[in-house]
Amino acid sequence: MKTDFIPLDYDYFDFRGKNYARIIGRNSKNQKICLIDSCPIYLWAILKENIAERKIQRIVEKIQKIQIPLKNRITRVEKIEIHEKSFLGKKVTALKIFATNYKDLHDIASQLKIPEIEKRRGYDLGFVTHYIIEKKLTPLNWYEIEGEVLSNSLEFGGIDSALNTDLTIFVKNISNTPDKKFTPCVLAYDLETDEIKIGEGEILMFSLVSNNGIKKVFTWKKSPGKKIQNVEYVKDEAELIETFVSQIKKINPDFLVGYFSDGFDLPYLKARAEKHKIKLDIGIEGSEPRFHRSGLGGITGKISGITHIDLLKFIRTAYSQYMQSETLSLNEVAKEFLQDEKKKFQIQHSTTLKKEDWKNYYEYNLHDSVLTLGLFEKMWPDLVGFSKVMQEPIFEISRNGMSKNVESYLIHNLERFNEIPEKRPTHNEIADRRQREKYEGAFVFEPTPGLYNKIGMFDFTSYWPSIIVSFNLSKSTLLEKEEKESTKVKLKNKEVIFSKKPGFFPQMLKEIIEKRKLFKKELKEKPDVMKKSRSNAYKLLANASYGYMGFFGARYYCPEASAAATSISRDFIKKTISEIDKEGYKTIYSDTDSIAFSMNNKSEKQTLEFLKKINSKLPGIMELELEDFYSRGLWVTTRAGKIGAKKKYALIDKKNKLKIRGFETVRRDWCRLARDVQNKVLKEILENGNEKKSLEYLKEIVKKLKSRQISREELIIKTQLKKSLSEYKSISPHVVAAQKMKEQEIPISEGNLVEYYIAEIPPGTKSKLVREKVKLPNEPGKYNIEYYLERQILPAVENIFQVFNINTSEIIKGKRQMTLGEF
DNA sequence: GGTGCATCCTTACC
DNA sequence: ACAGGTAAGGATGCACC
Repeated sequence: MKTDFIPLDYDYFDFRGKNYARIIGRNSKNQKICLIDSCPIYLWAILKENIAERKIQRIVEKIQKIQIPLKNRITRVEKIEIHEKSFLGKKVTALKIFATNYKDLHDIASQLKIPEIEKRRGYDLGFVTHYIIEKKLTPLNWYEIEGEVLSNSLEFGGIDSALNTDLTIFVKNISNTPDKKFTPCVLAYDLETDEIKIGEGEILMFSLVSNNGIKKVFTWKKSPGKKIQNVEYVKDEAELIETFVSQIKKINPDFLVGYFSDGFDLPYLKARAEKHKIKLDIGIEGSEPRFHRSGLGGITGKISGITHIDLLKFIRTAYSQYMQSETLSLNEVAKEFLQDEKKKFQIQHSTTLKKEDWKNYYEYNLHDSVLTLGLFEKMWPDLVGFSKVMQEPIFEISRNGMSKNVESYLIHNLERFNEIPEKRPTHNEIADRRQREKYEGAFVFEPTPGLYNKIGMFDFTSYWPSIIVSFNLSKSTLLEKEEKESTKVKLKNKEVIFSKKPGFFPQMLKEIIEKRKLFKKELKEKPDVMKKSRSNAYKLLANASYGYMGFFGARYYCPEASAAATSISRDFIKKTISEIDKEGYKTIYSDTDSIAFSMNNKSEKQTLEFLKKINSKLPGIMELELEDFYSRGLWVTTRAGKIGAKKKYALIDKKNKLKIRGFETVRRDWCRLARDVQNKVLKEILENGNEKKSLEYLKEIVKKLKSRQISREELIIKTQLKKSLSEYKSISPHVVAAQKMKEQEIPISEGNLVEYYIAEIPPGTKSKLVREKVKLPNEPGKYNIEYYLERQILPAVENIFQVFNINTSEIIKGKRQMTLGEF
């Protein structure tokens, strides 16, 4: 039979010693389909140079005989082909050695220790990646599938009758078809429990919200009174878990989506199901979720046939750097992307809940799933986009970090360059790489503090990638010695040389840049938060390719290329700065790829002409563009003294929109009051061009603070606990706060934000340390006026007023009457 | 017991 | 361990007087 098909999720199984791919997807009639397919399994043995043909034949014969006895079968080499390939840009002769089972490739590779074999490659990609490369059945694209429908067939051990699908097809042929619209069936879920530690407490309720009309809470905790809409009751926790299983089976979604569900919801469900001896058999063939460790102490939960997505992970890698939110809590993220928030409800242990609270609890639970679904729908275009670009299933790309994504992109595009894939570094190699000395990074210009009028700002588009592409920097283009037209780059204590002949890495990077350009254009035409994030996600991917080469875990690790890129970046930015100054502008500041300069009475038109002139001289795809024109900008000194602070400035554009970088205002570890005061001061100064109004405002705030009119909420300091308490060498205030939380049995762990305030201590107590004055928000106490004046407000505004030669310290500390009269 | 520099630590910028 | 380096700045740690 024939059907169209869009692949969503990939897995594989063994049958009689052979591997089969199992691909779950849909057709345009919205049937859920499982494909069963096989593909050639092989690895590469790269031969040393200049080996005689007869010798090669003898090697082939020798390898052909390899047999390895395994537990219940014997694996052997099926056939061998000789190919002319490319490895790291060099022409090589390589043996393509075919085997029965992907898992055997490692064993076969270890049997290939023959002197004529230089390298063994291509056995560490993972079956799914290998399959996608071989069969070119890439995720989220449409295909025409021809094959045999398995219907109560005995093939593959009767697999089809066990599968919860509409069709199971044994593939005969795959062909491409044009793209069609596709809307997956998406189900968001959320659990409410009495404990947050997995295995402790009980599941009180769960909510399910789908994109096809399901919107329900299931609970065994009855609230007395009349029936509540959307809420269904069951007998007890066991029946609740059974209901979860039956609902998932019935709805049979393509995507089951949670928020932090890898770390909480799914493992919690599993633990409670085990407790009740209930099978959590929601997988397509009746399997239970499988959990894998995924570095950073993280866990991933995989459900076969249903793509389980933990949105938090995708947000972290794809958007977080760009977002305004200071934490990635569902509440803040929903506010930013959906302009919606969690329902207000104070979570407490179910035994202390009052009758009337339950209704709110249900609504709270339901709304979490509503938000999760909403976020998924917003992110869907990017999940698809990433999946198509990286050619890996959504399950992986939603969890992988940027380096893995860069690598996936490379691996899946090697064939176009006839390249054999490089292997992953070994543990020893990783250890060595981590020992490496840091290479010198980008250039940062030391600004002269002051308030400037009329500012222009240029920046290089995709600076790192454009350098890598334009100068052809990569592992495969790194040369031992000079050749015709090669590029020589001077580093600190050595010289590195790169070939002129385009390498596969720079060429692929060029394609990402083009994609990003397109998104940026769309964003400019009609801006919204999501488009902004999308454009940024591709920028991150492009930028990560630079970081990727310097990353110790990379297959195509090449610190020489990274170091060359930064060296070239420093040359170009410095050269551009001097050209800008020579033209009659005055550079105020520059960081890595951007330059802010005083317009010095030149017009915007003139400036754009000048920009064109610079661009005409830039090599390759390098490009300088106008970031914006600003009406005013402020740079301050460092806290310590006279020099201008880097990475700290505030700009205002012609529409009075602020752009603040580095100041305490944008740092989440400063109290709200200090941040707001600084923000207001900056705003007034940039809007008015002088400090008069903001000085009055400051005095008012100081007065309020001194007379204890400031609410505690505004004085809370939030700091992230980055490691476990015992690992801290230095006991800082936030560590003390975390210790207090432990004592009070408030849950706190690595990664959480710790909140505290600085309180007065009993008079007479001698103490210089801030940590001795730490109190948790729930602890009664008076805020420490001196601390907040001298260590929060003063440092936040001192350098700003310094620009106008005003000594804020005097105003704040009380010598003020002598200088300013009133107050 | 105070001073001042080194170190730890978090967060930001690009 | 899960992209890189550069930088500010608070608080503690500790040698030293």
